[in-house]
Amino acid sequence: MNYDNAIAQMKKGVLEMCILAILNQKDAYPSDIIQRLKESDLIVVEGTLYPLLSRLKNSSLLDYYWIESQFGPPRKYYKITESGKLFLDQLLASWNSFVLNVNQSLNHNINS
Amino acid sequence: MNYDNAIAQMKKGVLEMCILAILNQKDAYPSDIIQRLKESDLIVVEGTLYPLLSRLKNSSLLDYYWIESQFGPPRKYYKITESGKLFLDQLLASWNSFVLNVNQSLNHNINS
DNA sequence: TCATGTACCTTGCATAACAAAGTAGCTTTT
DNA sequence: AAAAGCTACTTTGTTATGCAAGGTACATGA
Repeated sequence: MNYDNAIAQMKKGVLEMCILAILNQKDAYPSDIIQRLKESDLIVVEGTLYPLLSRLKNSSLLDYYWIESQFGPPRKYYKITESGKLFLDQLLASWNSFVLNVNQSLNHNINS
Repeated sequence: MNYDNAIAQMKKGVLEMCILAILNQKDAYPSDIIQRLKESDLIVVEGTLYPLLSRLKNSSLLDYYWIESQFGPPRKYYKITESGKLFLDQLLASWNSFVLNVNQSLNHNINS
């Protein structure tokens, strides 16, 4: 039990929402997505991201297409689908009420 | 992939913080704790709570004592320890920065 | 003594993030 | 044209957390 990985545990289930949100703004390829998450201090490694993208693709929340790069191997660009947008709305609602509920529980019981 | 269990995933790692916060206010026994979490719509079942309390106890973040009830079997009251309070402070800091980071990521990428 | 209610506890499962290792295309260096 | 290096995508095995389901134990009342 150490708090070094508290964030890692808190992340669960929230990453897919962040990724859908990122792709909701514009299409991106995995290394690009990792870079954007880092900008918000939400570190993600490849071994986390790739299976997650596959899950979202298999659930028809994302789609992808290949684009050749001028400086290396081709890139797999992901794009959010219409049902992905609907799903994202649900996740955002869940997230907001969850944060409210946790903060309510904390405020009830912290006041030291 | 359904959003019915989105909350279940988001909970991970946050429950121990909520439980420490509850016990930070006053000692309580498990059924009592479950009741309080329900009041904040953070549903928890016994199979989740008991192992979690044991983990926190084994990590010396909690301690307990028995009190006999007039209306049934004795109750196991849990109490937060000094190191539990320090740990709670760390978790609260992690939680707050995590929420900020997620919301930052969302705001960067939602604006539709 | 049997049913009911309260309280505590255990076992097995599903899942999500991660560490580590691997595959493959393209560029640069020798 | 090899070799080395970079970028990018992918897979495998481990760990942990919450949950469903079932079980144990004690007290009270019919």
